[in-house]
Amino acid sequence: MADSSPFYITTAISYPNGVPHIGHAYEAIATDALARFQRLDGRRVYFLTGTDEHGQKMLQTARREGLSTEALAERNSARFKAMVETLGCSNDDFIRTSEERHHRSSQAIWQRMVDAGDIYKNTYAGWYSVRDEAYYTEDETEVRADGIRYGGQGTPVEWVEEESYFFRLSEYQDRLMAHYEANPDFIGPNERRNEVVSFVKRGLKDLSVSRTTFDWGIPVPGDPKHVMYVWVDALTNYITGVGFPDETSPLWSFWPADVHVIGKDIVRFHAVYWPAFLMSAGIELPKRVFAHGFLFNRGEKMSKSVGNVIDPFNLVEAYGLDQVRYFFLREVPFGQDGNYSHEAIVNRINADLANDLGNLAQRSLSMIAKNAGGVVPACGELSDSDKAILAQADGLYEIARAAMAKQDIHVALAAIWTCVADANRYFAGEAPWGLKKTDPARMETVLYVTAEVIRQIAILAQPVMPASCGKLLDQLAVPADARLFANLGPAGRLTSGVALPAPQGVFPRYVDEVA
RNA sequence: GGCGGAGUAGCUCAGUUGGUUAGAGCAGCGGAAUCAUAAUCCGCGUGUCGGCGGUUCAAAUCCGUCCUCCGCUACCA
Repeated sequence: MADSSPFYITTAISYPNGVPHIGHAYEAIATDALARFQRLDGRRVYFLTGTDEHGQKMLQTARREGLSTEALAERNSARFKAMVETLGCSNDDFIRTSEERHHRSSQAIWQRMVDAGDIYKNTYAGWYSVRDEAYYTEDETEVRADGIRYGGQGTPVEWVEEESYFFRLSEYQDRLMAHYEANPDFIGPNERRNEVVSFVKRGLKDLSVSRTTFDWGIPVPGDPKHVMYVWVDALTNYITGVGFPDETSPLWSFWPADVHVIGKDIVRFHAVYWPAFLMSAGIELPKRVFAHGFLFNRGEKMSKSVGNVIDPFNLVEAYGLDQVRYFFLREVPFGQDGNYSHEAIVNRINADLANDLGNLAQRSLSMIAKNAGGVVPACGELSDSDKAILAQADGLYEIARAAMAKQDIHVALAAIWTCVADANRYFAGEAPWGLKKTDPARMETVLYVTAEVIRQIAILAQPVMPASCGKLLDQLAVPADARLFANLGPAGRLTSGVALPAPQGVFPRYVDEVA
């Protein structure tokens, strides 16, 4: 039953031509929760995140700021790394595409694609959008009233005519389709899969994969006038991170990745180009690509001009790390777009964390402290209601596990919080405070059962709220080595008589400062 | 234009092999209780299940059509 096989999970690497925003934070938090879950479940986990530092946009931003590209990359990458740390992410590595190891890896995969006969040189002429890092055909563009030509995404394009290497993407249409067919879970959620399939079905054109107009990138092997198209280089980070091209590296056992967590805007790169590159290079394909949605501030897309850009550092500062992590993962169905607002965050913090879970812990633990000698209470014979709530808690693991395997983080949390609510109902129904005088043994049993349910909830919620759940488990005197999922269920029941520390609130209410 | 998703209580959403009075959470109102972070528990919803039409003994759930929103994609110019 215990599965200790490797589990490799990645975020997309962030493009550091600006500072981190809530979207980056969201992806990092969600991926971290998925990684932690598997770790607690006994898997050997490798979790990679990082920054994607090449490309023309970086060059332009650097010029505008009067910095070298290296200096800009250095400065901003550090911000992303700091964000990941601030968010409590458990990533095993933080990769930067400007690193030497990554240059080596990218050149190696390039060479493999050359050897496979999938790279050829030609002249490219077309409309190029720097902002989108994409070419458009003439009819995909339009000249607007301002006299500027815009591409399909509404960004300015310029005419580019250059020698370029091409990747024979057109040769991969059938193999990609066959792969989607044979691996229905390759792309999630389903809507995204449909989009990719219908895109590929329409036919694929060869992809321009090098540039000669600037040099901030990875040189093409044997033709250093060219640097690789930034996406070739960026996608390759996923294998660089586990040792490629050294396939004897111990890390290489993590490949293929179990899941690439990405935003829905870059599905095509991950679900079409990336697998095609890998097929060409003779490397196994990742098992799954999962695209999350976008976050909106009160229903509005964040933008600098609207002035509603939220800094992840400020968010953590204002509400607390675990609170922020819980909010985003519980409030937004993972894979769909979501909304956030001060009111929504406060509501979740107070309703779910302070009132439901925090108070459940506090009310039961303080009764234990005052009426059960401050040790794990004795557990007498179990009543039907005791058995029911214990069974519910014991069943949580399978539910959460099934949900997390599909990245349905919100489903796992919903199940756990249903149990929290039922535990409160159980506690109120059994009214241990009333048993204090009439039947102290029964009171102890009720307190024991409640504490045991909290133990399991705290263990299961660790991936989302590592620090807070750790504190909760401290309060239950659960040893550090007994906090794995293997300790869930009857096997790990609390031991009566174990001394408990004085109860202390773990989830404070959030109270607005009175204006 | 094509394809896909969505449109269900004030808010966020669940709910399709069609079948008892359409559900949950949050918010709101009333009550109970007092172990607890004024937290908890119980009770309270006359919702055209986007509109119209159809199939059926029976439709939120199937079919047709229309409207709105979102995504992917194409084309015209």
